Amino acid sequence: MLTQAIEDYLKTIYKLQHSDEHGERVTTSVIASRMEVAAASATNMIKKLAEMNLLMYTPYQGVELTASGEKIALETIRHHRLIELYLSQALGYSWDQIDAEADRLEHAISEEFEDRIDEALGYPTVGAHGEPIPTKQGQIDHPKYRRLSELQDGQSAVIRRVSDRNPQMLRYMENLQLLLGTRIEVTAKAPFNGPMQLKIGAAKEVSLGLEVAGSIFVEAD
Amino acid sequence: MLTQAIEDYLKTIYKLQHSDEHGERVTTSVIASRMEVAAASATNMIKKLAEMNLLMYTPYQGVELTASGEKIALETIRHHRLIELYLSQALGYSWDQIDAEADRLEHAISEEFEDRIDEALGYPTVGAHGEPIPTKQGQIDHPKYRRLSELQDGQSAVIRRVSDRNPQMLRYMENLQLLLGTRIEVTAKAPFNGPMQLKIGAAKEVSLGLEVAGSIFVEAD
DNA sequence: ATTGAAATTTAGCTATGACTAAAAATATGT
DNA sequence: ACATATTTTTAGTCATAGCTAAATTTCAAT
Repeated sequence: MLTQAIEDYLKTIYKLQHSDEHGERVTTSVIASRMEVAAASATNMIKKLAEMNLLMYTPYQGVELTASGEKIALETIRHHRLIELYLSQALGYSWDQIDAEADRLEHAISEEFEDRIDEALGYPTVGAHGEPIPTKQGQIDHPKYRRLSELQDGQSAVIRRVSDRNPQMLRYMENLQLLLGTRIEVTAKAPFNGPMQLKIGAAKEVSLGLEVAGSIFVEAD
Repeated sequence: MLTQAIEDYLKTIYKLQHSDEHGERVTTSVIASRMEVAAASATNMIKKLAEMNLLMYTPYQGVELTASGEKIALETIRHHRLIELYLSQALGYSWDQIDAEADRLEHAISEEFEDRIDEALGYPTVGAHGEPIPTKQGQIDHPKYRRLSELQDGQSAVIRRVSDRNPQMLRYMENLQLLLGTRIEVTAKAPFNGPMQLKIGAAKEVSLGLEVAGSIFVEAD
């Protein structure tokens, strides 16, 4: 049986495998820290998932999802992102609230529910924070956007995705109108990893710390 | 902590306490059969709930919810009925599908979600099958409707509630247009617990078995 | 009042998925 | 290369919530 815990682990491992941060190897400790469980708990679950042929496990080295593990991960991620988008579009949730709610709902909904909100949303391909939504068949592409923090003085770009890791940061970005599709222009960049000066949309000027700028992914001109 | 199992037991016990079928005493075996678990499992949970002061437990005699147990039961029921109504109104679910979906979702939603669908539905007081929806404060009234099966030849009435226990029966009723608010007239009643002849709405005539008629609650003229 | 049937509880087991502490393997710095 | 630090695994525990089988209590009928 697919328990909630199994789906959560697979989803987390999938995301770790496809994040650029970690150099290929997805280790026990990384999984444990993302799941907020003890390393020993992660080891136990990893052994169980390997037993179920949902991932390849080389003790002390790390894990890699099998095709069936990836399939389940993508279904879970699809649920999550459709629910997030539904919460924000149909029920008026703000950016910072949707992740936590979707984390619980993603395990509770049926295929029927998935199909109905997919239809209600007009078969979207991009989630509320700009993440790609896997298709029902498990297809997904990972567009390569640049971090806003990497842009140079004078460059302009459009916001395409934001990290959903920190709700407080999401609230901050929403307040500043740093939304998907918004055009921004770098008007100054302080040295020594200092803040960037930005023009948001038509007029607004703000100063943005690099931590926030690094959590915003853009398509540069 | 309030687990899903605890909420399910409390909800079931509340409904049993307020159903007219069982003469006051809510016993282990009735709870076990409704929950579809072994009697021993129910005993264990009952002891745990008594320990938590959510119900009064007299061994071998039965249980009765305390005020706090009833409060949790009503919150769970409120979630369930709001979700059911939302599924049918906003997402186009049919009568027979909503109960199973709501059974899972009711434990996963937040207060925020509850409030937002409540608002989207216009603060309804009656659920998709005609059941009263408890208020956020836990108020609920139990209107006394008669069973359609009790009506006599020639009587007419309006459907106010249907039992949601059997999805196949719900599908059957939906097909016959035996919906909430529909006016019906008993045009004949066969003897020896035979079927009733009904006029549904303006024209349609059907013959209805007593099991179905006993699952439909009406307000007679 | 007693006996047999039915309901209920107790006792003990299982699986899931956490945890801590200790042991073992791997990585790192000199 | 080797000692130490870090990571990972193993071993053993706990809580939840189910189960079966056996013991006990209650109920019903004579």
